[in-house]
Amino acid sequence: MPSSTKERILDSTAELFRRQGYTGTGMKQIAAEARAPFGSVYHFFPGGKEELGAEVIRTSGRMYMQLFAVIAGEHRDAVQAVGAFFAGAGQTLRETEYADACPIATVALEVASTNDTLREATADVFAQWIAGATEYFVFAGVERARAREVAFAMLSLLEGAFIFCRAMRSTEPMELAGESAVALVRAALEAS
Amino acid sequence: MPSSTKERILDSTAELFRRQGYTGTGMKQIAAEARAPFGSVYHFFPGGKEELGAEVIRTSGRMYMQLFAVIAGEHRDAVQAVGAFFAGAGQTLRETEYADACPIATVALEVASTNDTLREATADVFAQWIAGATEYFVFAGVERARAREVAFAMLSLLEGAFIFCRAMRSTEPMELAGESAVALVRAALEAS
DNA sequence: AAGAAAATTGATAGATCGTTCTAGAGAAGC
DNA sequence: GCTTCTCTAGAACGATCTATCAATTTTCTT
Repeated sequence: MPSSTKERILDSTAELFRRQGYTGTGMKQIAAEARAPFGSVYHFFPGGKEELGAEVIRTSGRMYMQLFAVIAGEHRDAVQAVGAFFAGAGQTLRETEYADACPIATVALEVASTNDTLREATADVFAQWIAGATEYFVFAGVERARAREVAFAMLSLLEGAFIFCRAMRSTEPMELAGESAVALVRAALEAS
Repeated sequence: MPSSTKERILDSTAELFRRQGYTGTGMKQIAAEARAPFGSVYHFFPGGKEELGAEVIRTSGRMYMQLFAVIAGEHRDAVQAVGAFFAGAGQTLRETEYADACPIATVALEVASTNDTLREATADVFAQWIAGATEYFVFAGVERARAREVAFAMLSLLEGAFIFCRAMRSTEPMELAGESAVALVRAALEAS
């Protein structure tokens, strides 16, 4: 599996975006990190940094949704799945020195008021996450409107906890957010 | 009240950080926005961008905590106060075209893995927010450990909802997060 | 009023940014 | 063999970045 140059560029960019954000990451640094010739970056992404950024956002978003799907498939009920999802997020944070959190949150905040193309890319990803999580809770037996509320709550808790964990270098926020998320899911299931 | 040059620099920097983040904001732009001579920026902040950033983070953090205190003082019980806090956040987002959200979240994510001085500044601010909110819920009658959990949940919901609202250009995430926060506070109060 | 000290200022420096461009290497098709 | 296309490679460009510093203005002291 000799990972193609384009794949290496996408992977490296995704990692650099997570750690340094969009404006904090340079094209030269991307080429160096991916061990790719500088010219190749513009060969594969003629649209430059913006095109590369948009593709990284969308592919990262897809991968993260698959991660939730995998964890959901490993657990019988929604309460356990959500608990495991937060526990996994906390563990990943610890293992990566609080670098690997949400793949696109930093970029999303950076570009929200400065670059409409990239803002739309992040909005599309988020909309898909919400839709996917909503369907999951509907399938688990929660009424649709309530399921959407729980989906937003779960993902908001997750994103917010990422911010606190990375800043404070502690997984306590993620653990407590996980408990709150579990409580909300349980209440929603009992209401139906 | 002829707002001093230093104050204007701090205010303008805070606003630019909210909209563009730390790396996305230049010293030249700060001077221009504050209508301050460029040299004055380095006169008042000899430590350069890092010193200016640290001071902006700490003053913005203080101001945002005061905002919560004001809203808390305007409402009798905690449930109503939390509801009003989220409603106010949503209204501000709409009024500012989704620019004025958390004053330091963008910077916090940007610097978490790249600048330990600024990371510590954001961590200090967050710790004070959590401590303040915890005391508030304790005073409202929630058992201490539970109060800390609710404080983390409320602020995580808020921060996460900010991300979604800004990206999706909608206040729906904030409204739903507010409902979830209210539900969590109500449950905590009933448990005691 | 005069001179010293402090505060303020914008031009400038050196590095790095995203991007463009030309040139060459290697494989596939005719 | 020759052409064509994809990919590699890095030099060069103008703009912009953070930071410095000598010059100027303002304030204070005598």
